[in-house]
Amino acid sequence: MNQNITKKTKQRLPLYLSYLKGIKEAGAKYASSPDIARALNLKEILVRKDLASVSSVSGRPKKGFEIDVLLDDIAGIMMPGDILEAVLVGAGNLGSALLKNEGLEECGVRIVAAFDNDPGRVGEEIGGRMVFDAKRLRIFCENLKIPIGIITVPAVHAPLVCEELVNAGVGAIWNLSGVHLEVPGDVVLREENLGAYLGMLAMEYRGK
Amino acid sequence: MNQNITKKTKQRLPLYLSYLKGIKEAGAKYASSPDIARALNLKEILVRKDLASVSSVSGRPKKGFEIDVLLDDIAGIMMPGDILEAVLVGAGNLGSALLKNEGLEECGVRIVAAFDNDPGRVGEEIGGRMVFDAKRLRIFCENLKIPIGIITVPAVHAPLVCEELVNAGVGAIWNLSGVHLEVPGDVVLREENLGAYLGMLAMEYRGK
DNA sequence: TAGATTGTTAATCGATTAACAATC
DNA sequence: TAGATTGTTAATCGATTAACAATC
Repeated sequence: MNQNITKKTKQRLPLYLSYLKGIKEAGAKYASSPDIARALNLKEILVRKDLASVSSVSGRPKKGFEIDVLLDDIAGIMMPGDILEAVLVGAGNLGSALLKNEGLEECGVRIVAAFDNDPGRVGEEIGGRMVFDAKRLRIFCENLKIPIGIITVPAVHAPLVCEELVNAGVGAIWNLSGVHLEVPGDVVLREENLGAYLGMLAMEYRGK
Repeated sequence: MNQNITKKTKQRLPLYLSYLKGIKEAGAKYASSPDIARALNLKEILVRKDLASVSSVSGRPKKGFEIDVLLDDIAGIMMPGDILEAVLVGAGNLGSALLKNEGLEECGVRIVAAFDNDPGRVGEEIGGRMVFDAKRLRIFCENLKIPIGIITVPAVHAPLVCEELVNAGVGAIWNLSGVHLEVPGDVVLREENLGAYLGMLAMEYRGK
């Protein structure tokens, strides 16, 4: 049934994943579209469509989908095989939160080292990863051919860090500094502006 | 020009706001759709449409929109006067990062207090806000009629905190715990799954 | 003027929803 | 069988993109 999984469907995958894991732990074997829809506040037909595009196996009328298979299919789409290595720059509160967040690895990325320019932080271990002097960032990335850089430094420092990462050959950058960065066309950039996200929630609330 | 501002447009407003404030500080007077689009990674025509529906004044061909006017218009739509008050639950690394992030207030939301169940944190002051005992969360929200709750506790505790917030009458919840939450239909919920976002970046990188 | 940017109308695209026959 | 749930095809809806004349 697989094929053309839309972006929106992909975005709902984590929802399905966490729900399915939950009810599996509770002992369930099958999940039907109406069940899932009810639990997740989605329309039944939407879930049906999503599952049809995601599942490798047809659902069974009257019962629904086998949870184990569905979980495998979803996980397979969310992370294809190998894990990508990443460095994190900026071991402050936000950086530390990510280093300690075990959920990240489930998505196919592993942070292998952190960097900071604060001597007080260098040498520390956070979430099992060492914090190195930011001066060594470039050499480190070059030598280990790190593909992903995560920027959690304060806004003022972000552009410089970004440049450093690009020069070190990193191919994808996740920018959480809240400031907009520019990168060469061949570098993938994803920016999260947490303030803006909170603002969006507020807008939605006000619109009700 | 103002009329039907679509939901999606409204959701992008915080993006525009933060960008415009940034370049205003840098001394800019006008902003054009192509400029904004480039900086925010949006299509130029999309921005043009958004601004046309948002701006009270026509843009000037060749120059663009006067930033001050645009900021006023956007702010006017985003916050009809008041700032929404929020409580933050979970004063760990992620929570602390938000409390210290001054960018949040620009989006029409003010965090007025933090809560935590760790006695070591209770009584501390982070980013100018007090950390209260989580036991007092409900009373606090009820008394002050707090409209927004921010969840930055570990995944395991999130559902309970969510329930508590809903019971306390909070109308909108920003969930950064990484676990999916369920709320009554009249409560607005926005969930950021940072792991999933990083995963999306990885997917995009892999696809290149 | 020439060129960049605007606003508007129409076309396209993608996602959601509806309808319905097929299946266990 | 009767009823619930499936997969698929078509209709609807909303948002984005394209095209282009108007403007400074």
